[in-house]
Amino acid sequence: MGKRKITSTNTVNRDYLKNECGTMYALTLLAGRWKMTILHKLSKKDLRFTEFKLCIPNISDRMLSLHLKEMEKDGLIERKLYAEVPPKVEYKLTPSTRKLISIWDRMNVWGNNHREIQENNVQR
Amino acid sequence: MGKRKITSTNTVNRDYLKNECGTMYALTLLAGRWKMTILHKLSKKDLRFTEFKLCIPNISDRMLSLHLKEMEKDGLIERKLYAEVPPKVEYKLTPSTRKLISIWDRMNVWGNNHREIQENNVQR
DNA sequence: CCCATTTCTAACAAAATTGTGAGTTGCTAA
DNA sequence: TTAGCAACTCACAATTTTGTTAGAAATGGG
Repeated sequence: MGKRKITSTNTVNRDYLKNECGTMYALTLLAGRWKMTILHKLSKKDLRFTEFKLCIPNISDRMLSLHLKEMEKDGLIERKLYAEVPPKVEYKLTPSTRKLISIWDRMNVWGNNHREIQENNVQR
Repeated sequence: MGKRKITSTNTVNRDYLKNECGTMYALTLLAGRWKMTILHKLSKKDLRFTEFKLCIPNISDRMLSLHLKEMEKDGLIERKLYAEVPPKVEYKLTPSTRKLISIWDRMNVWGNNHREIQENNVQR
């Protein structure tokens, strides 16, 4: 997400839903093409900007940068800058975000299961 | 989502991610402004088209219709048409979707917790 | 015949997200 | 002095999602 027009019906609706309940709030933070992937990679290991680009082949500089910035603002990840040249920046999960992982495990099981059901239905 | 240009980088990336893991697949199905709300309402009670419009005040006919159609295709809900005039249609969750609800409970707890952390940070 | 009801659809417009390609900064090693 | 690296940023374009307004179809009641 870039800039939003805060008076648009679209944004008004989004904000309304975001405040409705915790689930919607969470999903709002996680929406964004590469955010889940970024978090997934970070759950294995802290990563630098260029490392992300290597392990997420199709992501562009711009999207990576945008997403990282938003996720930092949203308290999902932390940014650590080392005083080196050339610059070194490392990203890591926040403690709160680590707690999401066990939930994802269940979501993963559900997703794979549902996908199988869907594929069987389509074949008929 | 309406029609997609299947050759666009955007769609190629999306499809790639959708096949990556169950979590991403699940989130792809649930993305869409009102989908979670629709499912949440259905978790309480089966609903007709006009009933949705009453309990989700800001939703437009078009978005409701689009979402319902996609969710049916995705196996998230079922559509039951009664042979009456004027027409009567009832929507309900599929058994698979019901299993999501306990996961949402945890997501809800996480979301509310995370929101609190965030609000405290902003106040500093 | 005219109207009301219910479940949508169609055409169009606005806004948001995602992608592309090039450029920036600051230092250091050759 | 030129090149190179790491981590971005910028302007612009393409694509996708969301919203608005006006209907359509089928049928029973008055």
